[in-house]
Amino acid sequence: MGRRIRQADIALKLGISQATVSVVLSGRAGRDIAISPELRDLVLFTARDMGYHADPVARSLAGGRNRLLGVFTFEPVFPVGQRDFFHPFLLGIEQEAEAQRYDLVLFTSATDGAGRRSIYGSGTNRLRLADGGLLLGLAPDREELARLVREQFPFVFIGRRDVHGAGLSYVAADYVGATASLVGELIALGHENICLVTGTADLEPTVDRKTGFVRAHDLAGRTVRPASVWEVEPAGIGPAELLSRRDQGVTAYAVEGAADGELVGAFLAAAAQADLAVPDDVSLVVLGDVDEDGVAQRCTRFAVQREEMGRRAVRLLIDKLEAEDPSEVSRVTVPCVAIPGDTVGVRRDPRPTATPPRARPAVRPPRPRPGPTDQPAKRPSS
Amino acid sequence: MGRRIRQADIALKLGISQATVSVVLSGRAGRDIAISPELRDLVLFTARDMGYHADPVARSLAGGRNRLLGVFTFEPVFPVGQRDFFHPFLLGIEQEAEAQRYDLVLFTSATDGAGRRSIYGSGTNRLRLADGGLLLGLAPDREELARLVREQFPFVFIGRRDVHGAGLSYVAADYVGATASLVGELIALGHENICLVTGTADLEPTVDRKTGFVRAHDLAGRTVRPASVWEVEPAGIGPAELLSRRDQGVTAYAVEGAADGELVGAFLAAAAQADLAVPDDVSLVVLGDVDEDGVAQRCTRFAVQREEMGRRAVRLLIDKLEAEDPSEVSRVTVPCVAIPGDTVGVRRDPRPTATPPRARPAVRPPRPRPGPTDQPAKRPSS
DNA sequence: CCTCGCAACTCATGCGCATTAGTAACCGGA
DNA sequence: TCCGGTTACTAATGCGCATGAGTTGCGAGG
Repeated sequence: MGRRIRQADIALKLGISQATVSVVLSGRAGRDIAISPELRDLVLFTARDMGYHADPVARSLAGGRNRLLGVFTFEPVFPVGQRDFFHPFLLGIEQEAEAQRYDLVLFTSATDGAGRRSIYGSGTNRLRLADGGLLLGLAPDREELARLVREQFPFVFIGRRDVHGAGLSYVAADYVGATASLVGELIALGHENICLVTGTADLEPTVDRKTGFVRAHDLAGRTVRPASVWEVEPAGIGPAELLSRRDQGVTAYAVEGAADGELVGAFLAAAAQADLAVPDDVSLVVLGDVDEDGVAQRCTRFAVQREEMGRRAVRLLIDKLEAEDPSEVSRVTVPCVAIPGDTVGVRRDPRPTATPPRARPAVRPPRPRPGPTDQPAKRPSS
Repeated sequence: MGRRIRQADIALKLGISQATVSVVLSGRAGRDIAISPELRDLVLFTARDMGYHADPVARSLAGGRNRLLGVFTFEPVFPVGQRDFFHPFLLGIEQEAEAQRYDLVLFTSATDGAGRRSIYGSGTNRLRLADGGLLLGLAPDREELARLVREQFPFVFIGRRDVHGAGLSYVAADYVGATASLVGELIALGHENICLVTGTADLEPTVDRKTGFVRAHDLAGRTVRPASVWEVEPAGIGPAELLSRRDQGVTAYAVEGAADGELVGAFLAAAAQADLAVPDDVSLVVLGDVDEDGVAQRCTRFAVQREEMGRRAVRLLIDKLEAEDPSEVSRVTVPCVAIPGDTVGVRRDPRPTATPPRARPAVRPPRPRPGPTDQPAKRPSS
């Protein structure tokens, strides 16, 4: 009594071999391997009768599948706290997993010292407990990703991430296309001198925005001057900088947006201080997502379809698991959706510096937030 | 190329046996089994050098440990919506797990048809992927729990749950003591006819409140009349019922409280309609927890220390894992904390029915909620 | 009557690790 | 010289399952 029941127990009871039990229980009976329907049913019945439940560990080790997808986040999400940036991804993942009748396994790890989470942290790759993995989070150790690929572990990264020399499968938002589209709109409205404001990190999302920025100009037969790209920390955006750019002819800005809208907040604050009205004096498009109650509510912008990305990632992973060659690289790009706002207008030449300030209300940061300098570290944009 | 590295690979490279590698890597070298320090260091170095990482699956199958605790919730937690009832438990669990340098694995399962989640749902007990399990949630299939016990899987349930014939380990809130204490307060204030209002379900938390109610009376040398226990659905609490009880001499109520305060809300609404002021006409204690912005803000009540319970559960489980006999039953009771309110007063005899309504403000439900009839299904009280 | 072919199963092996019962080598004491 | 006792390591086995290569029995075709 007390021990759990194995296939061997069933086999013994029926006087057949463990292999037969395995074949029947894994549903290969009749199709792949011939088993008489009577025996098949008998085994099935006996298994149920004896209360058999497969051991997922043994199944994994023997190369079988458990219909289990591992989810690993490089950012803290466990236990899934308040709705944060990653929450919609998880929602989408769960939806699709449930639809596909896969179960999920969410991993936590004690952050390894400096608050970073690592897959291999504790000496073992726990992801292997699942059939495949879904990874997300901002700045994972790329070496870990590369190693996962090398070890042929089937996984999909959510968010574009290129790892040198490793064919990484991912689901990414189309930042390039969305940026090109918004910037194209500005160009169509007559803006000739547009400034791209991005963070200073060299992550893919930022690179993508630059690429889209250039593409929009290419399409319009323009060229981008180096001065048009402003890589800056939020604290570096002040009224003086904006006025100086105004004097150099800048009539529109495309500002990188992330979950917290740091850059956007800083920009709006600076514009208000410089008494530059949006969109009358400068037009503004925000390249990316914004928190629901965030700073850039009224901005013309685009949103990342996070739930959809989660769903697509699950499908991609399952396809991979069911493919002959799970090491094949697969990538999906999910379009962003445009969100209309009221921060874009036709180009209007700058007023001379001397003109007295008008009272026409500009878009301002909703609440007087703490200065940009107080802001915490960067937030993800996927 | 590309294959992951096994102990055998290290052994081969060093010209030693896999067993030696295993012994060294599991830290038994020198202590349990003699290995020369030089070889030990060499193995350690080579393992790191070759990028060895243990396979948790193989380790489990061979009976080893992975420092992994499984968490399974019978209610939907993944992804957790807004901060819900179970969130604090998870927080506590995570804290303690991190402190003990254990990792967590959170399982989701596609709800099996009727929205119920089940451990054995998908034909395999996925919990086995971890070294042990923490289970929580309202109304699990008791048979599943019993089976887990039978199969000697080490786990701890959070919340008291007795399963017939199975020695279940759990961490529970002391509903009995907390109830006895609050009701004892009422008695001390002169109340002689106190009514216990509970839900109709026969779950342990409800039973515990009844027990505590009786105990308080015992301690005071009183006996509880059957009429003093009112098992009722929220919809069944109306002004007429309260007035009738008032006429029978009831001067105080002890109402079972759960996360959503359904019963409490219904009671307060009915009291307001019946023009019974709290605490002037009737005293009220709430037996249990209340949502932060819930209905019973000002009520005299007690709270369950959910985070603490989570922490204790982790410790209990780890103890169990490290014990010789993991099948030993272990139980912990965590006291509740009293929360003062303004709904309790000394006994005052009821006014005659004919007295005109006064304007003295009673405690009322903060917002005019939808009638109790519209409320969704019951919510957990652990 | 002797194959051939197919249906119905079984044998044997391995997944990567932990563990128990060894064995071989060496050393000191009598 | 022989022996008991260490020290340092290895052989072998099993965990529970999946899987590919058999093996057996039997009816049909030549």
